[in-house]
Amino acid sequence: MTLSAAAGYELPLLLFGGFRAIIDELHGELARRGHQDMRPAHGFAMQAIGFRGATASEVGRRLGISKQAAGKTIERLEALGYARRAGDSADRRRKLTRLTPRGVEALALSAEIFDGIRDRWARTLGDDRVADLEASLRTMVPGETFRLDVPGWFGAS
Amino acid sequence: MTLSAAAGYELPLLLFGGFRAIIDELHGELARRGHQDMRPAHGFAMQAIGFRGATASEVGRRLGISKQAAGKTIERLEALGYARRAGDSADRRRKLTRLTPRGVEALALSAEIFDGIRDRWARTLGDDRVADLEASLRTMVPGETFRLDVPGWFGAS
DNA sequence: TCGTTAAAGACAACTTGGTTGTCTAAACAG
DNA sequence: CTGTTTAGACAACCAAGTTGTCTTTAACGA
Repeated sequence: MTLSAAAGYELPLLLFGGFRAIIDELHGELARRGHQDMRPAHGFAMQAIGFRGATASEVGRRLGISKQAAGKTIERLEALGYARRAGDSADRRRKLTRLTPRGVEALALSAEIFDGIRDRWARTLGDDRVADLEASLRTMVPGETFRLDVPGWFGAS
Repeated sequence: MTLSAAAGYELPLLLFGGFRAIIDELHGELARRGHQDMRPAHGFAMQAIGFRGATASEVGRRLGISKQAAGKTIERLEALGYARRAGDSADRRRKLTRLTPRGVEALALSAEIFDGIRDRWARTLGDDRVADLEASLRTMVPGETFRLDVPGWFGAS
């Protein structure tokens, strides 16, 4: 059709490659700083919990997964020491999940590492090209909420 | 630290958002054109099989997953009518997996749709900005092979 | 040539992390 | 007070990875 410089299939590969490179670098650094057991999904789930805490249903809605799946992930986070559940006295159906100090630390550390990675990209590419890349993607990417249903989305039938 | 315009955590979110938007558009279009049952993972696996065919072990190596996992995916592809396995007379251990005509069609259609999506990005952003985006990512993304271990990579402990 | 090594595929058991469906308890609105 | 909605839990199921073991077959070296 169009005489494009690049084959169309390269673009998604490059986008995913960039994502994966950043996330891998993040988790390499997290592991080096005492968070060996954190997985990519955990960071996103903790982000959804936030510093103010959330219920499993809220987390599920924020991440685009069922409340059951969110509950499982929270269970996992609890087992790893990143979150803790406690009853809500005002609404006795709810169980508010809060980040533990370790969870808060991991989240803060992640933000710091992400900034560092972006700095490195800016040093290599130039700050304007990174900003341009971000601007282009902001134009083309519709939603802004991150969906955690990656495994199911990618592979499920 | 640095007075960057964007928070560092946005960059991976935007990259993944772009990837997901493209893949979702691809599969929406594939579904509209008779490939309702194809999942993102299937396309990558079929790409790994290629037009000349491959064994499960080869597919596993190309996708960075175990031969057992590759075998499972091939089984799935076979059940969906996209691939077919046949013995190899020269090496009786091997079982060469080949794409069926339907599989070849899906792969060709995917390439066409990817080109169309890139064209649309180029119309919106300008061809130079898309090319720049690709160039930036080519600089920053290390490997070139696509790893299919997305579910495990993302979520496994 | 023979015996060891390596490779391909199959099978089983397990783990993660999704899904849907069902159930109970609690809140809330009429 | 009653009916609806919501939170959470539990169970069954599925997809797709993993490791480990096994058989068959090929390749290769002494």
